Amino acid sequence: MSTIFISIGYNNASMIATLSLLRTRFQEAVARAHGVDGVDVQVLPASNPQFGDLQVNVALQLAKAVGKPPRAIAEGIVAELQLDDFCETPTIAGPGFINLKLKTSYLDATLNATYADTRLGVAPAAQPLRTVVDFSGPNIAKEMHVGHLRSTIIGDSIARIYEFLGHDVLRLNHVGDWGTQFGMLIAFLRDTQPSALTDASTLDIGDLVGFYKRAKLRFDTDDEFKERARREVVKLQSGDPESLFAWKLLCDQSRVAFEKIYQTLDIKITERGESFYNPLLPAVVEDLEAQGLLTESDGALCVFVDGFMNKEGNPLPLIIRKTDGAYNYATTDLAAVRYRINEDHAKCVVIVTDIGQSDHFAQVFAVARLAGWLPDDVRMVHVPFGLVQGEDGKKFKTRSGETVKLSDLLDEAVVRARAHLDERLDSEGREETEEFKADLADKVGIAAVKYADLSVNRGSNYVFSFDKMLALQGNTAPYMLYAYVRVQGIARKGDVDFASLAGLDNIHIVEPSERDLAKHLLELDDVLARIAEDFLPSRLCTYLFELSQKFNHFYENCPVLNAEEPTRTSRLALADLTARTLQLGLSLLGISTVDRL
RNA sequence: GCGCCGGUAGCUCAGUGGAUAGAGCAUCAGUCUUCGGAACUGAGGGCCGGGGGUUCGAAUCCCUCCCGGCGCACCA
Repeated sequence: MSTIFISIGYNNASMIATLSLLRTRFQEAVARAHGVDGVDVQVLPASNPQFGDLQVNVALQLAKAVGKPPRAIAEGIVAELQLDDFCETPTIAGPGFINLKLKTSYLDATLNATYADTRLGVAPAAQPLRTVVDFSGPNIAKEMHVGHLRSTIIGDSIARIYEFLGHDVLRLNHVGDWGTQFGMLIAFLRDTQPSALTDASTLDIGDLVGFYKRAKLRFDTDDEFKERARREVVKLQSGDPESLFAWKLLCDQSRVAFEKIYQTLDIKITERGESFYNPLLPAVVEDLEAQGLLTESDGALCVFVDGFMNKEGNPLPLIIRKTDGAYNYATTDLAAVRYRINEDHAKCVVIVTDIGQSDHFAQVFAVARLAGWLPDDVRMVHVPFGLVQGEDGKKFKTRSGETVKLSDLLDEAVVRARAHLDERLDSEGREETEEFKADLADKVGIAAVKYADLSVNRGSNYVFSFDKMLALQGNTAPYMLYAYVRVQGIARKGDVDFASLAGLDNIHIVEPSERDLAKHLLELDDVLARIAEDFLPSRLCTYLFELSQKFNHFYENCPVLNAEEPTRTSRLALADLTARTLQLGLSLLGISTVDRL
């Protein structure tokens, strides 16, 4: 029992461990008191601080099975409970709730263990999983827009969280670098700049997006051109060297623009586009054929899976090979499923795309399962996010010209952050160097955009608004950065070196606002564990926002530098632990902290 | 028509079958001799889309209807 006070790795420095221990103790008590084994005991945070820290409702759940009034059941359980080592005496309230209050000594011990831990109490995964995170996925010769921001930011955050949890993560950029549009682009390149096909240095297509639009216009209005574009696709897919050369030119050109965005957003990702799977497509078809899963329908090779219907109510096929003999993205996605499992040895594959592709991936996964390519021990998940909508509630149209370019959005964010900063410095009469201001505006602007995107539940649709996305007050990145800066300000003002506080078991909780902050600090591992299950980084945003609120409450109510010892040192450590938690949490969202604002 | 998402405060959104449904923004009223005011405190504002059901208990689960978005055969 006493081991609970001793810091031994990750066994006790976390909320997960506390809850797990409580569940076990309750199960034992229920078994002793009422002879019921293996009850699933839900230990929940108290709905109101007046009820303590945690509540257990198992007595209400057992009423029918045991055949006694809930309060009597609760009394029986409490009489058998052994919680003296970390809880005050449990109380029974209302119809039969058992309310728990953690002992301050337990909170202190757990906090000090967390403070001494570079991982802040978050245990690395017992079984590291080889994990593929497929995100971002821009299209060659098209501009990245706000939809790509969602995939990029959400995917990056998921990858960061999995990496921190100790998993072996492969970040893949499934770039749209293959398909029918390349016939059009290559044909247009031949027409307008033939010299570039033999000498890449003569290439001049200005902005690639304009090039794409001119090619598309020609494609739509010139039948002869259209026919040549079709032939280019065939040549490209069959590996014609000149076509491949032209294709590579276009990809290289696009990559420059993508790289710039990734650098701005601090995204690390390995490009493995659709073209990568091209050589693997025939084998996909052959294997499906060998299993007798292919059906010819209107000249196309299809797989039919139960549960998928078209608008006439007829079975909806997954088209593996088109009537003209070409493959499509379903084939590519099946090849990707196989490759990631067989060659990358992934046990977990996370694909982050817009919600409009949910049916497609459900069908692809179903076919993969049917073909025996997707074993039960591999977790294959589509992580969808809501559509970006215009003010009218309709989907943003890529071709309509109304799309906000991602690069413009990021620029605008930095400009706004700078304007806000200048205004504030002016009102405070502060003088700062241009370097400081420019650097800060960059960081705050990008942080604001990322946070705005990550903080809403990814499933929700998303009405695009510069004002909302670039807001700097309320539940925004600057709010959390400010809480972090306040801690650093304390250190500067008091000339305190936080590193000197390490390993001294300094933290002793006294005030209610300290207690409230402390409990929240211990919940980090529980939050991350849940995100690892449901892939909702917005949970981490909520956690960090609440942490900042609780810290500000503490800051308002508890003087730090002016407090007497040992309270002063205890509060310094608590503030530092808050800052470290904010820093870690924000880093998992891809946001870096600053020491001054 | 079928399928998938969604409907919670004026707006944007949280909410794990539990006690009195919460934040932010906006509005109004306060807090500056105290560690940095991008802060803090308080107020108003809700038939949780409607109706049934399951349950000791439902915003949460089931059924049904209404509204919105998206998808539904060779684009990705």
